[in-house]
Amino acid sequence: MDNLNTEDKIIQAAENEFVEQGYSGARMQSIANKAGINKALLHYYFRSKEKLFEVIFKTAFKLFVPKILGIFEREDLDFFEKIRIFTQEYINLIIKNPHIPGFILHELGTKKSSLAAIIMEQAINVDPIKSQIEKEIEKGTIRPVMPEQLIMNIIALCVFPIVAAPIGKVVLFKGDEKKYQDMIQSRKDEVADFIINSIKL
Amino acid sequence: MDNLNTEDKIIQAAENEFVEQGYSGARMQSIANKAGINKALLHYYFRSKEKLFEVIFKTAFKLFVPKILGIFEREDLDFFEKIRIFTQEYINLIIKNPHIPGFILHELGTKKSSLAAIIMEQAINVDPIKSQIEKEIEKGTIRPVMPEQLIMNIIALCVFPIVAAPIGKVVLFKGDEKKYQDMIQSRKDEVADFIINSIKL
DNA sequence: GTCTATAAGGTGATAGAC
DNA sequence: GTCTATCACCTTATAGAC
Repeated sequence: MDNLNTEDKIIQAAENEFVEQGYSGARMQSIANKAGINKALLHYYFRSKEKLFEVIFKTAFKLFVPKILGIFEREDLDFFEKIRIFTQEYINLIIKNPHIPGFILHELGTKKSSLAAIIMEQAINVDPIKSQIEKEIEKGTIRPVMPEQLIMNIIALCVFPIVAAPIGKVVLFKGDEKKYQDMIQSRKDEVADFIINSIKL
Repeated sequence: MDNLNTEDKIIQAAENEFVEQGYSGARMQSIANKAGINKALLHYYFRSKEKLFEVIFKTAFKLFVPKILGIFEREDLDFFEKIRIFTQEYINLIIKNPHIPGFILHELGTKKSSLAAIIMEQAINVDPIKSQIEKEIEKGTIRPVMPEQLIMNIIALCVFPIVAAPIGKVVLFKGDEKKYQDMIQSRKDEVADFIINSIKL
């Protein structure tokens, strides 16, 4: 953290602050403190809070979304293996960055106008996955299901438990942090089992 | 909206503002404008922004969480019927209040300390549902599954697609609002199908 | 590049008249 | 109960020295 140049120190500090507090809760003073510099320098590197935020948001968004694509293109795996590997790797990614998904969803809900461009820019194309699902249905390996519904189900089962951790912890385990973490860990297998059991013929 | 007394006008305006902007993004001036009154009156009715927020948050939280309990206590329904009715009613509730879940999750993530008390206070007890799941496993009507995982899966499939609407819309339907709404509507059946197909023996 | 100092405007909250 | 006026503080952003 100390052996970074100033720009990287700012970015790291800003990511931390924005993700924890949200855009409107974040404070330039707090970012400066975390980076070990002063406010003026923030504006020297990134002209405004808004600009700095866009850099952070874009990075966070890139990290999370296009990860979907790679695995489903592989031809050495059958459809069920793809689902299993995808859910495992995606849950691992979320565990490593547990506050990013909630951050993205919240900012997209409130500041949506200015962020729409960034989403479009990333241009995730799920058509290959859709047609792959349709092919499996034709082959009779899975039951008929709307591709969009299946994709949504997969993502929901991976992401939601982490976003809802503060409440899930209390409701399901009476606040026991360790039990909740164990539960999240075992979801790496559970989610794939749940999905495959549901669609396999 | 106009035939309400002042206190109710404030509450309605405040819910709108807090849910849309989050706590730190919400402005007392904006709430006053929406309610058609001035700032001073806000403080006359609710001493501070914090107090007003707690009222709104508690109401939102109450609306969403304990809804789980009722249906699973009914003895005239088998387990699969309970799941079907629960998912349908819960998704209906979310469709009617689409911004509440994201609001709760975000505030719980950032302001967690002061809100923990409110969650505890509501004291949702899922033990009856857990033991019901275990009983079904013993009876052999569903495959073995960790009750907490199943409960989490059910909630995730209901809630996530609405919280993630801004991004799901773009990624799954290239921004087509109507197609996304249709997809959400059809989830009232889809989610129950998906779950029951996964666990039924 | 990095700092201190300060501007310019916003924000929650209160005082006091009616 | 409801208003106007105002306080005290905070926040982003910039000016200017080094």
